[in-house]
Amino acid sequence: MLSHLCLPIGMPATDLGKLDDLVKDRVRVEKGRPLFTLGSELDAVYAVRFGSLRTQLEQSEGDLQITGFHLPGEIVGMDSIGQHRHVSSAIAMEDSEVCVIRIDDIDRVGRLLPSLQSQIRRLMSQEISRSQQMLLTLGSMRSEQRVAGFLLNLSQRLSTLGYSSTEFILRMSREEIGNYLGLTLETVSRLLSRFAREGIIHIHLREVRILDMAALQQVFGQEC
Amino acid sequence: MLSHLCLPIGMPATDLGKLDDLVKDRVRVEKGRPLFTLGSELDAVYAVRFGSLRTQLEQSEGDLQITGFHLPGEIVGMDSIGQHRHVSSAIAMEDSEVCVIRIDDIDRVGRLLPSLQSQIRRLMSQEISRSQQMLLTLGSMRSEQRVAGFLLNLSQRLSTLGYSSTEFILRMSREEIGNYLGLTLETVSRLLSRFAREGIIHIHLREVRILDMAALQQVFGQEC
DNA sequence: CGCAGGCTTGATGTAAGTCAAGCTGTGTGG
DNA sequence: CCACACAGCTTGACTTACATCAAGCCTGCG
Repeated sequence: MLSHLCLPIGMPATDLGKLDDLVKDRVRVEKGRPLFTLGSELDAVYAVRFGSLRTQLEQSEGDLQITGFHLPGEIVGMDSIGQHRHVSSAIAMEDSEVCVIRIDDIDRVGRLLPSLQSQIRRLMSQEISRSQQMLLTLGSMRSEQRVAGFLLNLSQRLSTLGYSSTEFILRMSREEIGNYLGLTLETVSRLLSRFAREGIIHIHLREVRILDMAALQQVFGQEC
Repeated sequence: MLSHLCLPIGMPATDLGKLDDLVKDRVRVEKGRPLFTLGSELDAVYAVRFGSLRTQLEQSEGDLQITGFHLPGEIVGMDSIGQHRHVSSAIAMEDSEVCVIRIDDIDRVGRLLPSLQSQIRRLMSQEISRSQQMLLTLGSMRSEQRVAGFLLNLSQRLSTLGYSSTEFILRMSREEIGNYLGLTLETVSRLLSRFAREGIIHIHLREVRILDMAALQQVFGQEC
């Protein structure tokens, strides 16, 4: 595993060494505590080393939208670069550790290592693409497609990290899933129960086992 | 206006001169024609010089999500940097012209002008933030809030470009607006009619006049 | 053991979608 | 120059997917 290097997945090995320069500090965040909050000052982005976080936008008066769940190897905070203050909050869903990547250091190291700049661009571009994929989900998919897509996406990312793609623990509550997917917690619960009744998955609280990946993909991809 | 320079709004004037290096080509795109399409090869992003474009994701079989409407001074194509191929399509909504900004040139000029790199990061970060704001819209706002927010957003951007913030022409159809906002064209039409009936706006086909900006903001911001 | 928070399940309500008809403005060919 | 056609828009009647409200049930923890 590369995770000891605190690096985003997919960075070419040739550049790995120099990147250690970027990571000076690590920070631990306890379950439920924020890594940063809306409006706080910003000078860094963070690579998740272990654990998991959620990021969320906060609108006036309790209106809240979860914009992502972040697993090890993923970068948090790229929506606020170039602002003076964070435009979102990040909260640990379990005890976690992140590597601090200071913006100033990106510039400094980037001068010596031009390919770093393009790597950063690539990661930011992926984040744009990821959000836009979510727009498609929220804008034009039905509830069952959203939940199926959510499970498939988690499965795929966990498998990239070396975990099982068919058996895992949800780190987030039904309410958090619902908020992320633009649904209520009841709808999420009902759909998970239905998938289980149909033999597509097995679910007990936060333990998930995918029994029929193809069926799940079919639910996700189905027209109408 | 800065638009002759083909530059994104908000770039500090000190760097403007060097940036001309970045822009070698301009391309015209006729109304309805694509600037690029899903899967086509990529080596550049584009700054809109005049006209307007929409960007869209295309899922299997006619399932399509419009992810943005782009006015002069805005950058199109940042979701695909670092991929070899475009992950979305961009289509002109009227006869338009864009400036071509080659990725290679960003690297080349960026080496001489380090602040360019951070400017690019800032623009990409804004794009992430913009998409995530849309997630909040699609995930947790009601139809009337979405439409009100859409009008306010357009108004604000047009005013930044030096146009009237209260009187403008929609470049997109009801269907395109609906797709973008996760609504049907009928719902969009009904809400525009309702806002007109309530004296908040005047609308006739694609001509919009905002009569009561405060009321529109109230609809947008209202709790529940 | 008992409580609290998270989850499930059912009954009912409603916002927005679907289907359908008619209208309006624009462009085209006789 | 008129009329006809067509695409885009509006409006109404009806349907439906998901939300809301409300019980009751686990299960992990103090």
